[in-house]
Amino acid sequence: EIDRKDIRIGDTVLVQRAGDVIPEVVKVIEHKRTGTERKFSMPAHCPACGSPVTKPENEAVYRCLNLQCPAKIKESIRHFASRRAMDIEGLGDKLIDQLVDQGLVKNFADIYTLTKDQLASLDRMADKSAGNVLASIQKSKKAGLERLLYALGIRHVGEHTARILVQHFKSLNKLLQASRYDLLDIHEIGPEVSESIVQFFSDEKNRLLLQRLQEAGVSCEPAAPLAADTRLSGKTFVFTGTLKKMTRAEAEQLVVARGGRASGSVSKKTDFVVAGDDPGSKYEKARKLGVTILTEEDFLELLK
DNA sequence: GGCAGAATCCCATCTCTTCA
DNA sequence: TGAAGAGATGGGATTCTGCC
Repeated sequence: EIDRKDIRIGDTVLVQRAGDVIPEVVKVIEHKRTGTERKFSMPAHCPACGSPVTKPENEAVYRCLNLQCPAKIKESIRHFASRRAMDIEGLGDKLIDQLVDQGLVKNFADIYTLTKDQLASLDRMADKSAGNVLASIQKSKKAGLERLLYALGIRHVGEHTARILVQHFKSLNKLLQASRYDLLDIHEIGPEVSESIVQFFSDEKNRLLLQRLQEAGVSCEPAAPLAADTRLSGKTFVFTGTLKKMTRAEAEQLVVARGGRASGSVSKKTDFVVAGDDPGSKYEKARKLGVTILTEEDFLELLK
């Protein structure tokens, strides 16, 4: 995009809101150039740890390969604690920065060894906040295997794939023993994903990490009885707009708990689009494709 | 090889909670 | 009580996978 629009460091650019939120650079205002603007080139070394960065052929993203890179450790913990993963409320950016910078947390398992005194000694933290964070950490132990798998940050394993893996293997131990071929047998898992999963679990450090999490009391069992309610089995839902009685995440959970599937994008295979207030482009796409559109009330009625 | 679909990333702005 | 941090929000763009 930078090359295509010839955007240089120091340029003045025209920005517009694409969709509702996203700032999009439309073009460079060339007559504002002074001649001091510089071309951007991708750094050859990681700005956080100085290790060389690499970009595999056929991939788009440059990566730092240093496993001990502090920036990578922080990001992995951010992901681990995020709402859709282990949902550790109160463990946000600033707190993670402090925990990693002070050496209190070097990996996910260290989160579960934190004490109230350690937390309360940090900036903008006191007894109340430290207690809240600790309670949230305790609560996260019951998040269940699906969320844990997603939280680990295995490449190509998002929420959907984590769910598929749990439905297929039913336990962490069985997944740990799975071969590349076992994984390839599963619908929606291809060579890239299976390779990534096998690589992650064959790494001794990762196995040790999982062992420490288990010792800390983190549940490695599926969160809910699997497929107890299958009324929405085979049905795909997409949510758009703002719902009144629940968040979209909660609505998606209701679908999944009934054996259905919640997706982010509308396609011909979508069965229902549930439209809240101010629905976006997904609503229009659903209309064009002839997908059934439900109001929030219709959706709640359907759940009954 | 091409296409469809899924997953992920992007970030301004607001509200709420808690600290100092 | 002001300041600061966390969390919630949401659709387009991009990337990547899986399937035909």
